[in-house]
Amino acid sequence: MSSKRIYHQYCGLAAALDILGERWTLMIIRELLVRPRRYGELLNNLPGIGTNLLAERLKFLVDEGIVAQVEVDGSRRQAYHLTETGQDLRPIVLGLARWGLHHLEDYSSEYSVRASWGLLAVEAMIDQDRVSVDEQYEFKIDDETFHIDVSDSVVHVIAGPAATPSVTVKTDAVTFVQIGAQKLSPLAATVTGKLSLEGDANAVLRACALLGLEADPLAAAAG
Amino acid sequence: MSSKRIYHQYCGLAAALDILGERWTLMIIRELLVRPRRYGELLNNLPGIGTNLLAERLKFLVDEGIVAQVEVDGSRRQAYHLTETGQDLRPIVLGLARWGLHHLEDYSSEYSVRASWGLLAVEAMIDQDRVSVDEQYEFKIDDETFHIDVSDSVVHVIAGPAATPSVTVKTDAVTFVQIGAQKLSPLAATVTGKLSLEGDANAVLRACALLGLEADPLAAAAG
DNA sequence: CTGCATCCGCCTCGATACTG
DNA sequence: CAGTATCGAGGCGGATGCAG
Repeated sequence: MSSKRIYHQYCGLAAALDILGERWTLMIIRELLVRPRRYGELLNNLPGIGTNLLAERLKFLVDEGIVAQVEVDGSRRQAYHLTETGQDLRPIVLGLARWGLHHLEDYSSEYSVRASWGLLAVEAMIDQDRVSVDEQYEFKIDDETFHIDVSDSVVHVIAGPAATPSVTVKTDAVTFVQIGAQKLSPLAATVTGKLSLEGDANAVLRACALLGLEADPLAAAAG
Repeated sequence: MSSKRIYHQYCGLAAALDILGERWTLMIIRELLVRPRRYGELLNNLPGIGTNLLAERLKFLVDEGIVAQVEVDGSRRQAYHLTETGQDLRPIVLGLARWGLHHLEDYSSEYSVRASWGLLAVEAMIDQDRVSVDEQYEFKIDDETFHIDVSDSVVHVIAGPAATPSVTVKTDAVTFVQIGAQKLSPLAATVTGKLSLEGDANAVLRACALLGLEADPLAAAAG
């Protein structure tokens, strides 16, 4: 009956995978790391998942104390969000995403892409050891706007526009992920008109360095 | 046909899970993070895996460049070991193991345990920000011996005995994991004879602090 | 005996239909 | 919009077979 498939090993990794290891589970958590989501949003951002599976996974994650439901501002609509325990998974999911970026194949139309994944891609790419001056870099990826804030040598990725951005990056989601996966250089994307960079040239170089990208001088000059 | 179940998303996490997300895959990698393993060792340390699945997973991981086969010293016996790309997964697997340790249930006999998992548990528990003096702590868990080496404020976990250990810990695998999961305090394990601590009392306290354990004065006094 | 391959029953998964 | 119910397809687990 309720014989869920678990590993039966007294080991931290086995315990983690007993909770997170099934198909779609970490993808759901990825979605909730960006922001709280409604059921329909999750369905839309996870093409291929069965509606029953999504409901079952959410119920399980709520039982495990990783996800909770909240009322959305007065209406009776509900949304799912990560508890503190769930937020603890952020560095793990970002680590997996960074590792996986290097294994992405060339883009083809059979892939689906969402702009909001760019936010997590940026977080995954950031090299905390390469912080230089305090400033902000704004990203407009399709309809999503967010920014990197460097203050007192601490880096944060924050939803919404920046107050005083040194650089503003504008592109589409596919181009952005291709750059993150090193399939496309910022220079190549700029000259083909897929990417626009506005702001101080040196700030562009610092942003590239922070994200581990080729600090291409020509890409900066194009801004 | 060869329609492997993948996510079809242009995203780093999806790419990572397309490779690592299937059942048993990360458990195999955990085994290879401890040391290179022969096929039979893997079968023995992964109770419940089908022999066909293990063979299939290994073949896939070799194709992906994460695992490679090596000749074991002259004999024609082969062993599997992680490539550099595979070793890059160490912080991720350790992060999952650390997260999962907090979700372990009480031990029961239906769990299997292996002493070698203690080595990874130690690595997962280490808090790099709590390094104090340079010294070595030796662990003898069942038939496995390894040690933590702190040199110039850098921590390494190394197989085999320590040259000059400040502390020697001796216990069984179940007790060790229970302590790591905070189900059992070092003190309680010591007074019941499950754990023996030899060495300088203050070094024991430093070792506990490094591993994020209650620095229990009585446990140190019992050494 | 080790290192796999083959076969088969079962359970998870994915798609569609259906309900409040 | 937010799920629940149902059912075919395929991944998984265990037993068995077989070659070096």
